Order: sequence, then structure tokens, then C-alpha cells
Amino acid sequence: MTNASHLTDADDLILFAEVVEAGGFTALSNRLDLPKSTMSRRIAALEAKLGQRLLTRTTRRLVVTDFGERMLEHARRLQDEWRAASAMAQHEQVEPQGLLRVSLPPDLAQLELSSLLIQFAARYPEVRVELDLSPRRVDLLAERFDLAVRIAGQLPDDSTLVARKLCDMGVHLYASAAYLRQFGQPQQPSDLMEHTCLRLISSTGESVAWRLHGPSGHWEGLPSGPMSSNSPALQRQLAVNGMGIVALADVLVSQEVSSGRLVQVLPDWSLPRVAAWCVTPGRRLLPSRTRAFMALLQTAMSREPNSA
Amino acid sequence: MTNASHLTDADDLILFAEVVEAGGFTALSNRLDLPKSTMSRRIAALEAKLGQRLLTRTTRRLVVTDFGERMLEHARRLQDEWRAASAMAQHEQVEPQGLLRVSLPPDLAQLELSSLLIQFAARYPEVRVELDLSPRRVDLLAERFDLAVRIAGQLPDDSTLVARKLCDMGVHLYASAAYLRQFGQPQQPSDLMEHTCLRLISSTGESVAWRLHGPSGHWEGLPSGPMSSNSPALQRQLAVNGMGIVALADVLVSQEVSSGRLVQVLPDWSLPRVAAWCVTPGRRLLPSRTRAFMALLQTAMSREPNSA
DNA sequence: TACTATTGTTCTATTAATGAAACAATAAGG
DNA sequence: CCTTATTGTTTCATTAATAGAACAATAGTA
Repeated sequence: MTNASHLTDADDLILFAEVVEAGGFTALSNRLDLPKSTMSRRIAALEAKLGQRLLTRTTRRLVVTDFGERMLEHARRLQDEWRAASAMAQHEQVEPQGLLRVSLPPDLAQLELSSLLIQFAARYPEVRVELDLSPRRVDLLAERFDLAVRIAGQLPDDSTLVARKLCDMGVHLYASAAYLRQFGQPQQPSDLMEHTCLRLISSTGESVAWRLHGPSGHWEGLPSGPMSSNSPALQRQLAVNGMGIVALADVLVSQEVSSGRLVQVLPDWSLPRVAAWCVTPGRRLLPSRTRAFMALLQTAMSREPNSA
Repeated sequence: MTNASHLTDADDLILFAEVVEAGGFTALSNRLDLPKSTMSRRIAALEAKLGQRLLTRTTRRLVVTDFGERMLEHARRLQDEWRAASAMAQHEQVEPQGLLRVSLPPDLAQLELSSLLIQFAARYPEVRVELDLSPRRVDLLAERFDLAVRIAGQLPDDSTLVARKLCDMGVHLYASAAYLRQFGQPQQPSDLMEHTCLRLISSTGESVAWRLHGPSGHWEGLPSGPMSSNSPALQRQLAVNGMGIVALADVLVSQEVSSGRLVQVLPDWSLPRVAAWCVTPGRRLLPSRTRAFMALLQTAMSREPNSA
């Protein structure tokens, strides 16, 4: 590959415009805090490339050549355009813009997200938000998502994606008072095998075993039941209606517990905590709208679900 | 002075536009014969400076971010403007433009310059020519002259100015036949002291001695006469009218000699040859109009006055 | 499913650009 | 007229950018 130095010399043309604007190399040097030697050299190089002089240097004053005068028109337009681009980039840092595509698990929307969204829309009027509620693990890059929230105990490492923990939640077993009256209160984890349990199907389709941690150690098992789903919200509903015992994040059932529709089963035993993760494509140089949304999400999520 | 690298990054914005236009780093690499690593690095640096990504790199395809899309508008305008400037510079090399200011000694205009000028005007329609005929040594830089022609035996060195020899001319003594009939034909240089001679006043005001070179060696003297001037043309006219003996370049009196109005005096003796010099401010990066005019001048001057 | 071709990124010796000071040149001031 | 202050240019040690090759990752293909 041959040496072509730099492809364009728009930078030097703009420099030329600035030199003329300032009225000399030294004046610009003072204004921009850049050595005058650099400008002298770069203007000279530009002239060599263009094949004609732009300035006639009479030691005390710079005079623009008439070729320079014609070139100056272009140089000024380049300068203006660059300033506009520069201003735009700076504006976007302050005032997020564009289309923010967010993928959320449907259950999360059950939480108090609407107030967050209203707040966001009011604060950032130049951002349009597209919320995609789906239980699937979307491909952030292929589908141009800016951000996805995922609920999981631990997130598989993805080299290109970056995950930040928003909050984590305690998980316990719940059932309706009616169910417990009918089938009895389990006294220890192994009793669960005799009960009707509602298991969660992970996004990969596997059944997930229940790992309980309590005062007398661990217990792991795969309790059975006639029904399983990938929707915690549906499981909650089934449990409320007396279908069986379910493992759910505490924050998802706080209303049901306080109203008595659900009661905790084996309250001394808890399942592994799950976390809400915010996943983005890459760590650095995220769009400002993504950063803004993440900031709001972080405060909302860390405030709301108090760890059990 | 702090390191500010380069002031603007218009070059990188244009590079961004070119990458998008080509459809990827490798495509542009092939098109421009530049290593793709450079582009990758420079686009990354630009993104860092702007604070957001312009392209999402999915290994096989580049997708423009919506921020990139907005930036692309500016980038394309910068690209267009640069191309226009570049084309203009290239055009000027082919088709000279602008105002060409030329300083000429009035005597030179006596030579066949008009045909040269008509030729020049026809060949370079986009150049306006300003001819300043004056015997003084103009300040090329201060008065924005592109070119000056000067007649002199040897030109004083000027650090900033550059002189090129156009042609040089033999100088001999001339007088009218009537004068020689009346006062006699000089047989040797020393006879000149008894004659009426017309001396040239140099631009610095000093009287210049006559240095004659002939078959029997050198002779130097300051012949006297009642009249001197700084105009060779006037001297010629005075000589024709029988005023006295004059030292003139042969080419200036070729018509008078062939018509018999002037005859050579001491034909074996010649004065130091004088040259026509073309003086420009600086050697390199002259405006194309200057180069064009010089080329024409060179051919015209070298063709016309055959060295004596 | 494994292979291949092609993409963008990273690494590092080499090359080019930079910046502070010395330099040369010239208007202005006394 | 001489001195001074300020201009743009040149110089050279230092710093940054570059080019080429190895690398990592993925879409297409058999």
C-alpha cells in the first residue's frame, strides 16, 4: 500500500479559513493555544498540494492571494459545516435524540414502569421510545435494540454485549391460603414433592430445578405439577386461584401478600436470588438516549424492589 | 502549549461518509488503496470525540447508527464541499484564472509584445491582465505584481524574488549617417571622448560608464554629451535625429539600421550584453497564470531577438 | 455441523507530524 | 538612523499516526 498520508485535506482548508479569520498565524496561535509552527507548516503543505499559494507572507502581514480568495469561499463553507456537525454532536450529548428501542420481559411491565416511562418521555421530548415486550432473548445487534432488560440469576457471558445489574430480588415459595388449607402446610423442603408445584420454563426450554437454602442447609429437587409456563405473571395468577405452590420474586407478589391472597410457604427457605439485568450492545459510546434511559431505570429499580 | 492533536476532524467526517458510501472498511480499502486498519482506528477515534458510535459493526456488515445517520448529512456536505474545492484547484492548474499584474519597462512594449498579449488573451480567457509600464523597479510583493520584466546586465540578488533570464541582447554604438558625415566616424574607442554621446541613466540615478570590448582589448570611459535619459526609446529617437552617438541593444534599432536611419559606430567594439529578466515573487507555487505568461514570454523573447 | 472466505480489530516496528526554541526579516518607535 | 518588538520560518528531539500482518469473529456453503 502506498503512502497517501491523509486522504482529504479539509482540515487544512478549515485551518486556512481560521488563519484568515484571525488575521495571521500568531493571532490564531494565541486564540487557539496552538504553536504557530504547525500552522505555517500545514498551510505550506496545503499550498503544495493545491499547487498554488494561498497567502503571500510579507513578514508583518498576511495577504490572501486571489487564488486564496476563491479557495476561501470553499474553506468557509467547510468551516461552517464542521461547526454545525460539531454543535449537533454536542447537542445530542445534552439532549438525547432518536429512536430508543427497548426490549423488556413482559413481567417487568407489571411493575411500576409506566410512571418511569411517562417521566422519561417528559424529560426527553426528542426521543421516541419503542418498547418490545417479549419473553425471548432478542438479538440486540441484529434487531437494533439499544437496551434490553433481562431477569435471570446469572447472565451468560456474551463477548459483545455488556450487562449491568439493576437490582436483585429475593425469591420465595408462595401459595394461596385456600390451597394450604386443603393440602397442608409443608414443614420441610422434601414435603414439596407431595405437592402440586408450578415450575418456570426457562427461555431455553429446560425445566429448572428448585434449589432451596434454609436454616438447616440446602435442598434441591424437581417438584412436579400439571402445569408450567414461561410467565411469572401467569404463575402468580394460577397460585392465587389455588392451583399450587409457586416460586416467585417477592416484589412480584407484594400486593397479593399484603392483601392475603398469597402466603409464604416455608418462609425460612429461599431460592437463589434473581437479578434484573440491563443489557446493552457494548459498554462505551452508548447513545445518550440509552444512557439517559439506563440512569432512570437504575434509580427506579433500585428504589422500588427492596431486597427481601 | 497543550496537545490538541488536530483542531478539526472534518477529514474524519469525510472518511466516515466515504466508508458508508463504499459500504465497509474493506471495500473502501480496495477502492482507495489504503489500509483498513487506519480507517477503523480513525472512525473509532472520531466516535470517541463525538461521544457516540456512528456505525454498529456486525462483523460482516456495517450498519449506520441513527446518530450516524444524522451525522452523515453533515459529512456528505463536507465531502461535496471538499470535492468542489479540490476540483477548483485542479481546474486552475489547467485553466489559469484571476488577475495577472505585470510590470514592464516601457521600452519592451516597443518590441512586438502586442501579438504576444493578444495570443495570451485568446488562449487564457479567464485571466484578466493588468500591464503596468513604468521604468521604476516596482515592489512585487507590496504592489501585488505577479511578474516583472527588467532589462539589466546583471540583476542584484534579492532573497525573496527570483529572476529568470528571458534572453540576452548584444549592445553596440549607433549614430545617424548625417551625424557621422558632420563629425566624422570614430576609428577607435578613445575617439568617443571627442564626440557627443547620449548616456543612459540607471534607475538608481548614477551615470553608467561605457565599457567597450573589441579586437584590441577593453576600453572604458565616460563620454559626455548635453543630454541623458532613462529611456532607451528616447535615446534612439535623438540619435536618429543626429543628436549624437548612443549605446543601444541591437534589437531595439534593427528597423532603423535596415532602413539606414542609424548606422553602427565602431562595429568591431561591443558593450556588455544586457539581458531581459523575468522576476517573480518566489520560485515555487506560482499561480498558473504566471506560469502560463512566463512560458509565452519565454518563447516569444527567445525567438525574436537573435543574439548579435 | 464443520469448513472456508471475508469481515473488522489489535498489535508493533516504522514513518510522519508535532511543538518549543532559535532564527531571519521587517515595520514601528524613539 | 538605529533599536526594539513582532512577524513567519526553520530546526530537531519528542510524540503520535501509520501500514502491514496476525487475530478474532461470523455469514455463507457443502
